[in-house]
Amino acid sequence: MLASDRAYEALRDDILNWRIAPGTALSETELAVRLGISRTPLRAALARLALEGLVDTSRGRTGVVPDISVESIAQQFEVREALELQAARLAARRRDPAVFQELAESFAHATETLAEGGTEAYYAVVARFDAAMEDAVGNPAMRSALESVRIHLFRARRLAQDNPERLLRAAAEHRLICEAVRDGDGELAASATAVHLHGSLTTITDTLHDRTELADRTTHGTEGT
Amino acid sequence: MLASDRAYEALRDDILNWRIAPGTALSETELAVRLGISRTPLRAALARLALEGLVDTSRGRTGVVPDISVESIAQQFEVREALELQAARLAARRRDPAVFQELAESFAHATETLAEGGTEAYYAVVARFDAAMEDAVGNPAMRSALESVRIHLFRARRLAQDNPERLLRAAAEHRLICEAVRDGDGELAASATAVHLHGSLTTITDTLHDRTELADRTTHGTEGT
DNA sequence: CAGCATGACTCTGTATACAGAACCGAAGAG
DNA sequence: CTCTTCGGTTCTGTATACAGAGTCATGCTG
Repeated sequence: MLASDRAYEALRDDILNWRIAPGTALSETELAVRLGISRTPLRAALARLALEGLVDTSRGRTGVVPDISVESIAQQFEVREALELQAARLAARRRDPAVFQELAESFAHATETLAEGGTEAYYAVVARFDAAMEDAVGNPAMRSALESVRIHLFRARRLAQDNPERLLRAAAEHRLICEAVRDGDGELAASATAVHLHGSLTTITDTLHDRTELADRTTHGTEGT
Repeated sequence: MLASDRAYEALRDDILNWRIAPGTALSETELAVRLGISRTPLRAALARLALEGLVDTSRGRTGVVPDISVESIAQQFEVREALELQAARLAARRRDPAVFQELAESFAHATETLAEGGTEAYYAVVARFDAAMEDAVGNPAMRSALESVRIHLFRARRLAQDNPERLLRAAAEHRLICEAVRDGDGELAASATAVHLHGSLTTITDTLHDRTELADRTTHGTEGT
């Protein structure tokens, strides 16, 4: 594999999993030494991340990892809603019913999945769902647009401690989407997707509010205790 | 300005205006010599174009300018429809009425604009419209998503010889969108946008069909005449 | 004459060297 | 004590050199 690709994946993984704190300056020389490559392929990786929005180069020449705000997440969701609803409508038109029948059953067994494999196992089913939707739509442009917005979302999801209750509700929402797509009911699929996204955004927003308050307390409030 | 940025803009301009034929291999060394820079900043420019989809690196290491097909345009429009309809709804919610009132009047005078300034003057108004929509939405993520899909579209539009009748109809469609946004009627704005996109896609598709037939004739059909 | 192998050439991917600019710290003036 | 300025340091942006892989042509063999 190319050194630039390895650097890209390594950095992307670090950013998505919050191993690099927001605001951290991404020094090219330092990162190149750390990853054991020269600056040339590393620059390519940084440029790619910057174009995807995972590195902010707007202020100053040196890139920094952007922070996540309630506002930025809400904006991402406005884009995501547009794309996912359209994808749901198109998928309902072009789907293979058997695929979404199987997925609907998987989501119906979410309780067991969570009990046996935990949140990871559940998210694996969600990943299969996302892939099935993209396949059903069969539109490379739509796929890359969805992946672009999902990258940012993945970062926010890593932050949100999904409680089992929320995940079970999300599973029920996903199940309904699958059934609607299976039946070719595009409008229901779109509506169910809107419902799901609303719940998802609410969960993330609540988590971010908690996180912001916590950060404010540790920053300013210590002298008050 | 940075050499890599100049290279990016120069190449982008060449690709968008069909000065580089689809399928042309983009040799790094050759382009670097032509633009008077070294390969390092040129590679950055090529990588950026590849990520935006203006250069295809999928088959082979060396990038080529992708061709435009009816299918690829239809796929781009599926994404564009999702984004523009959402943008229209959001813009109607957050707009400054005066801005869209002024734009509606500009589109009402499209006949004079076309007579005096030609298609260029008309497209300048459309550019103002696009910018006003993005400003009204006030969502950087939506803006970049829209710009991404509009880049591809710009290339197709360069191909379509817009006849005055189509442009006048498009102006009427734009005018309705502006009035709906001005009045805060998101659903009407979305519907009017859908109508406009349908007309736009139809025009481009027809042009592409003509172009394909022409290419087929010049390639295979000469022995028949 | 056709198919294959071999060799040269070109191209990409990577490393390194260098120049210019920005930033940080310290020292001096007000 | 604070502000400004100057020097050093570090960083990015660019150019160039080099190695490996792929490709094309040519010559040889069957």
